[in-house]
Parts: sequence; C-alpha cells; structure tokens
Amino acid sequence: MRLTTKGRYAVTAMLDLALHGTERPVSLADISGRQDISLSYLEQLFAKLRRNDLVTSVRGPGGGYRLSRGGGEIFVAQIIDAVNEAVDATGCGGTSDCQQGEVCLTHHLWCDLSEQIHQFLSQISLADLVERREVQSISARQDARTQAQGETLSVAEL
Amino acid sequence: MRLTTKGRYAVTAMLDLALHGTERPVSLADISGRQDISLSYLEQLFAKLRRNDLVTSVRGPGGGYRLSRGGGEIFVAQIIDAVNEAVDATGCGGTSDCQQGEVCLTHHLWCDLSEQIHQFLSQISLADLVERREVQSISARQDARTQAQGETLSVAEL
DNA sequence: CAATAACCCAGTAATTTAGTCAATTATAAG
DNA sequence: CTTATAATTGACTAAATTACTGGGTTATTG
Repeated sequence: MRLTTKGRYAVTAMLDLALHGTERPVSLADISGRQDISLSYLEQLFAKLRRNDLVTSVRGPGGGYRLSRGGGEIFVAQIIDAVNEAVDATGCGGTSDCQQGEVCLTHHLWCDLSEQIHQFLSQISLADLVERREVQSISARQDARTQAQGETLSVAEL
Repeated sequence: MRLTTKGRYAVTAMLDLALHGTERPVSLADISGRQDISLSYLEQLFAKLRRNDLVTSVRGPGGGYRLSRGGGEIFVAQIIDAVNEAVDATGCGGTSDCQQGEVCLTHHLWCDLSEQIHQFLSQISLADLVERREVQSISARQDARTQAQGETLSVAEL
C-alpha cells in the first residue's frame, strides 16, 4: 500500500464522478476542468480504473465515465490499489534476497503495517466521502456565519 | 502523510537500532550490512532523523547512533515524517490556487484521510514493533517445529 | 598518530509522476 | 452518411523523487 499524490488524484477524480455522475456519464474533460488534473493524466488513470472494474465507459457524444456500481460499494483502498498497480510487495516478496530471517522479518512487519492501513481505507466508501463532504460543507457555512472557534481552523481556511 | 519505500527504509533502520542498540551505539555500516541499505543513503536518512531528535550520534571509533529516547516514546509516524520532511500539504495548503470551494474541499477531505493514517501510525511505537517482532519470531519457530497450518503461511515463508 | 565513524556535500542513475501529442475507434445527433 | 464528441491506445518527454556513489572533513578513541 503506497500513499502518494497519484492515489489522491484518483480518489479525487472518482469522488468527482460520484458527485456529478448521478444523471449522465461524466467526461474526463469535465473532471479535468473541475479538479484541475490534466486530461491525458486522467486518461491514464481511468484506463487503470476501468481495467479494475471501478468505472464503466460510454463512448461518443454525451459519453464519459460512470461508477461501475454504487458509491457505497467502491472503497478508497480499491481506487488507490488500482492506480498503483503491481506494487510487488516490498522487494522481498517471497522470491527475493533476504539473507537472514531478520531482514525478512522487518519487511514482514512493514507489510503488516501497510496492510492495516489498507484495511482502514477498505472501510471507507465513496458514499462515505460524499456524505462527509456534505456534512463538512454545511458546517463550513455554519462556521463562516458564527465565526470559527479555533478547532475548526482548517475548515475556516477555505 | 506519504507512504513510500523511503519511510520503510527509515522505519527498518530505526527498528534495527532498537534491536541492536541497547548496549552500545550502532554504526551505519552495521545497519547497512544487516538491512541491505546503502551506507550513503542511510547517512542521508539519519541526518534527518537526527535533526528531528529521533537519534543521537557518537563520533569516533566505537561510535554510531542511539535512539534519542526509549523505543516506547518513538512512533512510526514521527520516523516517516522525519524523512519525508516538507510534505507541504497537498498543493493546496491554504496559500494556493483552488478556483472554487469545491476543489479545496476534496483536498481537505484527502487531508482528513491521511491525517487519520497519521494518527494510526502515531500510536505504534518502536517498542511495540520490537515486541511484535519477538512474538512473531517465537511463533515462527514454533510453527517451523509444529508444521504450519496455512494461516501462518507468510511467516512460514522465511 | 592512526583508525574509526559521524558528518557534509556535490553529483548521478533509476524510478515514478505528470503531462504532451498524435493517432484510432465508437457513437449520438443532425 | 457525415460530423462532432469522447473514449481508447501508444509512444514519448519533462520534472520530481528515490536511491546511490564518491570525496572530503571532523571528532574521538586507543
């Protein structure tokens, strides 16, 4: 499990789909415009997302992408895994060159750690994020009116 | 919070320190030999670890590095943060170019997510890992004797 | 003084990220 | 049928990050 900007782009794009794709398919050009991600980079990402059955495509005018299923059944971990593809474990994925058990054990430990993160992100669905979003935007507007109190600083930045 | 191999190297090296540095300081050459990380790369990593007060150094013959405090007071998140340094949020760290509130909100959401991972890794200390390690190595030896039963496959690989 | 090992710095190969460009293919609409 | 739209494919490149090399210096122990 790697956590890089690439995964963030993918999650952002998928969230955009979840937010805007309820009626009609969403074109990558739209996502590119809204989320400020280059069209060609989106193409690369969505090729992988499609191969991993997270989205379906509709060609031609009015076409674009749709979530392959409900937002409640697509999880953040799946999205990140899809675009990171072929993470090949840790350079010590069973086949490789751990001289002593010791080395391999620290690797194994790291796998444990990232596996737990993976499980954490496997529990968060796009639907969860959409909901959370609405909650936050509401509370953000409330904060703007009632003057933020300090804890809500990061929200007030917007 | 980024999760890359760089952070894994740092955690592995720090764990090596925790395991072998109880008596005397541990030289980077030793860690390099045991963990198969290039000496110069370790130098880079430890420069950052030292700047972040996670290790102390002893120069001269017999010198090396020590944990700056007990393994129970050094957490995985601190190690990863130390070597990743200057993560500058998400390209939208307050100062930047979010055209609409919308974009900024997806960013904020991602921050939330990685913040939760950060908190998770902030609860795991080196001491926890050392303990876990011992438990695993013991159970690994037990499994080797009693013939592993399937679930313990990854341990049995060693 | 000599050996050790941290410390520092400049450079560089390899990989990943991010993006460009140029085609081709499917399809809806006129 | 033609045209515009938008996915799809692929090759190629720029920038950033990761991982590493090598050369030096400084402090310390024996």
